[in-house]
Amino acid sequence: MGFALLGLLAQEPLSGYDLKLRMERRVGNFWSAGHSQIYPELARLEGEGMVEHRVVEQQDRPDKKVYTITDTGLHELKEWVTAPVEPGVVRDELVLKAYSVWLADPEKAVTLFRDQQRLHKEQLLRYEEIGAWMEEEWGEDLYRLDSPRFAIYATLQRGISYERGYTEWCAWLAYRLESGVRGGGARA
Amino acid sequence: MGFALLGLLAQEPLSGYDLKLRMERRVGNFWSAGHSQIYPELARLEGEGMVEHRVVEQQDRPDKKVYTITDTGLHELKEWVTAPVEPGVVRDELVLKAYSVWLADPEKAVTLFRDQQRLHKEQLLRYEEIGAWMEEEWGEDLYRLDSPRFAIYATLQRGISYERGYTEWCAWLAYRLESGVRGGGARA
DNA sequence: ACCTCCTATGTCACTCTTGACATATGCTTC
DNA sequence: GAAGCATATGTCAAGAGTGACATAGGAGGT
Repeated sequence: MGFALLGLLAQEPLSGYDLKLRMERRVGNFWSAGHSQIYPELARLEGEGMVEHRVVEQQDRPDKKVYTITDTGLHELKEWVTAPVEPGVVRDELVLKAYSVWLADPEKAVTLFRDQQRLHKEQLLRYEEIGAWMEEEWGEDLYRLDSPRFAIYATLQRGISYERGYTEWCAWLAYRLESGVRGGGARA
Repeated sequence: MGFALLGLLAQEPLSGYDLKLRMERRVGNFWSAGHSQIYPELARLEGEGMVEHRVVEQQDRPDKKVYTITDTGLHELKEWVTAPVEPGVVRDELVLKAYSVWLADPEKAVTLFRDQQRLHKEQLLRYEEIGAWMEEEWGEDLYRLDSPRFAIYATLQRGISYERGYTEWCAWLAYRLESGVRGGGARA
C-alpha cells in the first residue's frame, strides 16, 4: 500500500486529504484505499523516513499537512518498481457467481450479466475519453519514458484493456444464457 | 468466501482437503484460499446449517470429513448467484508499478514487463488448451445452462479473456519502453 | 440560529487473509 | 529404521482493509 502513496507523492507534494481523493477511486485505476488507511500509513512512512510533512495554514478551510517524498523514499520506490512481482491473487465476485450460474434462474442471470456488461462498457467509454483527451493534450509527453504522464497513460491503457475484455465476456455469457433460454436449456 | 466453498459442494461432496486442493490455485481461476481459511469456514457454514459432514474412514490414509451442501445451503447459494454485485476493488501490483515506471531504469522495466508478458502468455495457452479439451470432451454440455460444465467453461472464458488482455498490455508497454530507449527517451 | 456540505485529520472494531506452527497416518525410498 | 512425502485437519498471530465513529473549521443556504 505504501508504494501507492509514494507513487503519488513522487509526482507532487500532497496532503492526506489530497491522497484520499486520488486513492478513493483508484490510482491509475488499479488500487484504492480509504482515508482510514491513508493517515496511519503516512505516519508509518514518515517514521521510516520515506516522507516528510509541513503544516500549511489556510484561511478559508482547516489547516493541512502537506507530505513530500524524501530521497530515501524515492530510492525505495525506484527499487520497488522494477523488482519482481509474485503472481498475486485475483478475486472477482462476478466470476465466482458465474461458477455457480448453472443453479440460477437463467433470466435473472441474464439480467445480472447484461447489467454488468453495461457498467463495464460505461467505464470503458470513460477511460477511452480520458485516453483521447490525454493524447490530444499531452501529445509528445506520452512518448517520454521519464514523464509521469507516460506512466499514467500506461495504467489507463490497462484499464481500457481490462474493461474491454470484461465487457466482451459479459456479453458473451449473457448471449449464451439467452440462447440457452430460447433453445429450451440445450443447444437449439 | 463461503460461497466459493458452497459453489464447489453444490457440484459434489468434498472433504476439507479436497476443497483445499481446488481452492489453493483458484476456483474457476478467480478465487483462492489456503486450508487455514477453509477449515474454519466449513465449521462456520456447518454452524449455519449450510453444509453437513460425515466422517469417512480410510485404510491407507487418515480419515476424512466429507462435506455435503444442505437444502438451506443450496437455496442460499442460488439466491446469491443472481443477487447484484457491488463494484468491487481491483488491486494489481504490476499496474501500480506501471504508475511509477517513469522513475525506473527503462531496461529493467522492459525485463519486468517482458517477463510478465511471457507468464501471462503461458497461462493463456494453458487455459486455451483446457478450453479446447472441454469443447472436445464435454461437447453439448457446454450449451446446457443447468450443467456445471457450462459454468466452469464460462469462468474459463473469463480467464482466457483476462490473460489475453494482460498479455497484450504487457507487450504494448514493453514495446513502448523499448522504442523509447532506442529513441533516446522521447519519440524517435 | 440551524443545517448541510466540503475540507481536513484521526481512531477503533471488525473482518478477511496469509503464513507459520502443530499433529497424525501411512506409504515409499534410501 | 530413518527420512521424506502426500493425505488430512486444525490453531494462532499478524497484517491488510473496511466501515463506522469522532472532531473541527468554514462556507452557503433557509
